[in-house]
Amino acid sequence: MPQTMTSADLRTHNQVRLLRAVHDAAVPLTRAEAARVLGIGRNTAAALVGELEQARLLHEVPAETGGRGRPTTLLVPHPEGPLAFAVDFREDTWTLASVELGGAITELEGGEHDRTPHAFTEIRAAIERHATDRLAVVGFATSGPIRDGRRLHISHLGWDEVDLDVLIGADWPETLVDNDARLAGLAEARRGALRGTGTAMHFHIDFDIGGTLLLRGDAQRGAHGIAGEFGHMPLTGSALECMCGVRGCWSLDVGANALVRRFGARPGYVEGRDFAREILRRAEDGDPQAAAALDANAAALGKGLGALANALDPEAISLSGLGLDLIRLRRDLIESACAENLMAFRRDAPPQILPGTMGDAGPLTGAAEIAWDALLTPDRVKNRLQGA
Amino acid sequence: MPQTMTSADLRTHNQVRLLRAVHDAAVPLTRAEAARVLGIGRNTAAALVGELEQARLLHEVPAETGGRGRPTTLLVPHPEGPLAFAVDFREDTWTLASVELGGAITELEGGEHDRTPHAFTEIRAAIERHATDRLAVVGFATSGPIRDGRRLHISHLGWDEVDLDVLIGADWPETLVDNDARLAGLAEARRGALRGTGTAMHFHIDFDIGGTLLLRGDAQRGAHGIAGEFGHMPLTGSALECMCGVRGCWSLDVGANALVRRFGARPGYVEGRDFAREILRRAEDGDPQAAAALDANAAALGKGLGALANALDPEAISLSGLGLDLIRLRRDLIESACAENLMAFRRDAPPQILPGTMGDAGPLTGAAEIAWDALLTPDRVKNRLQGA
DNA sequence: GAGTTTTGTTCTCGGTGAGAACATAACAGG
DNA sequence: CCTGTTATGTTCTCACCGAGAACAAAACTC
Repeated sequence: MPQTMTSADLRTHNQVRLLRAVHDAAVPLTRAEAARVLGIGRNTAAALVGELEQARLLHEVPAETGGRGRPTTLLVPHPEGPLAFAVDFREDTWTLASVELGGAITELEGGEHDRTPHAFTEIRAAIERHATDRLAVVGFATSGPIRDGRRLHISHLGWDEVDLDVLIGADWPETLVDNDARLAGLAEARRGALRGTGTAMHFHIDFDIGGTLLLRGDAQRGAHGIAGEFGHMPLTGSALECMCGVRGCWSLDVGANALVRRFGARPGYVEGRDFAREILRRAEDGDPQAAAALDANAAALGKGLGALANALDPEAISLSGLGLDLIRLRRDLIESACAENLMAFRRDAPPQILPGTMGDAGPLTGAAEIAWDALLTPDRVKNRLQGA
Repeated sequence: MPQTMTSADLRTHNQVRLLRAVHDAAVPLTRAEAARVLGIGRNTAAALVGELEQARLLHEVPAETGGRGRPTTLLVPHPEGPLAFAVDFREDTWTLASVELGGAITELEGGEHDRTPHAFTEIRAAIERHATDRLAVVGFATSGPIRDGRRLHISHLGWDEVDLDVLIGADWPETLVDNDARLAGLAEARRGALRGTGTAMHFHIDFDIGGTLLLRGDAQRGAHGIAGEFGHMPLTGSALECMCGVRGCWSLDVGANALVRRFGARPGYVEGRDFAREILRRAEDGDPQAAAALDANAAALGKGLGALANALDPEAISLSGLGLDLIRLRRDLIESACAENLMAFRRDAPPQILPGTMGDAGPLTGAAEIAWDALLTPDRVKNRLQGA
């Protein structure tokens, strides 16, 4: 049975709600606003905030006075409060950032890596360089799925079920790992195009398609943490065999590989990605062969989205990576292909197809979110309050 | 912001947890067990139960003494407590039942109907006949999707977006409606094969395939309440056009229609269903043509399940309707087709494919669950406590 | 029949948020 | 410049809640 509730837990519960409101707010909240939002009295709000200030979780600064009424204070992250670090580990680069309550990101360091697990040692060293006693949790975005929270698979790097318990050993700070596509979706749901949605989906289109189902702002992980491989459903009737071991995957018709294959080139790493960008450029310039490849790509994307909408009924779908280009260049085609594959009775309310607004920062932002999710729990907050 | 919490709400919160524990328990709980399960003291449990007894929500009866220790009491539904009615509205029959806290079902009445919306009037009359002041909420299972909680679409009956606000007017008791496939899945998750799962799926296979994604025992509804049309994803590469208006739906290869089509017959209502059963019988008797049709059906089922498992990573998948027969007759074929379409790296942990255990009672049981979900909310319970 | 075990009951206590009353600091208008 | 208005902060009382300890009660065991 979850969530035991004693009258003391109540305080913590409301303090977590308060911190969550501050963290999620688009603009800083005043203390009075926070009280209204939470539905608590001004007196209670004062007490809650007071304790949180003691615990160095919140800081009050005078709010510039806007209209009538006694001036109030703005609730901001405490200057000595806990920080989350976020890591975006890509196929050949990494980025380390520090993120405070509310989501403000400060990039700390980044670099290239040698595409071996040694990269984790480098990152660990970078974390060490920047860590202070304020560092509380690290969120880590990888470019491959993680099974059972432990086995990392990055096919483009040839990493086959690498053991994360080895790469991220006991000497690391507490670290939460998830894959980039899911975290990018989480970022859109929390701070981007999908903000406020109940049921939504996000897809990151690169060599293939990864994504996530987002319910009430939470990314779904599945039983083994490897939900989201939508690109490996046979949604477009391809007859090709996929690297994943299945025939006919959606990803064979959408993404960089699909664009490149159209030109008879063998889909490869890096060059493949650059070539795909080149094809998009040529299509923009009117090259008919490139345009045809782009059309096919967009149509296959829309077709798959329609199929998924039938099954999961999202109110909105956001895209990142090549998806941004596809929306920019072929929105109509995507939408018409989507509509064509929607069950007829739902065509008058198709899912919105939105460009993601997080840009390249999606995985990093999502990593920060899971780190802060871990900090904004009753247990953590209670411990921190007692420690003060 | 949800769930305001005052110290008075705390009492209600814990009482709801207590009622939920009683409702969800497989066997009746004693008061002492309930205290342990909820993590509260015996004194608190006594107080909570006492008030709930006053409110006629729980009743205490002496527990037969099992071992040492002072005898305790069993927590059972109050004999004058609220009841949920559950309706299973099928294509040509309906069933009305009464369901008490804990889920015990008493069938009240049933009958055939004329396949027009007039059926709702009949059902309304039956509810009227059996209603007492104990009736609190009606849960209603339909055989078609409901859009935006209001527009009911049952293609086999030719009902095209019938307005539920008209069929279930203000003179009805509070009524919650959802479709049968989703409710059958909910029933499996709460009281059947999927009990205790975190991520699971259920599919009901009849003429086509409807289903639901179940997360922590809750069925997902989507943005417009029409999630679950997994049968209308192009998972098996069919080239046929589907009644839904899309080409290539999974349902064209799995279910009664698919079986019948194999024999050159035109998929129709009733006869089609009977014919499908006949084909299964013949396949069991060794008819090679029937066996081939069954094989194709099972393989297509497995293929789709594999694709969905890639995307959603369920730990278990339960089936009802024809799915039960398919598991019984061709489990190996389903599982091998599923494995073949699982990404290679996840083949060592395929989703369990389970026969649903609710039998025909799935939709009715699920309807009872949504009705009781509505009753076991803080607001309801608080009102009831204050009323007493 | 005495000891053990489990649960029920009673009482006190610290903690929690609500609510009312009052204080305070800005602005607006004459 | 002064007064009234408005929104917020502050203080105090109060009802309520669950924890915990101490004790009572009812079964079983040996």
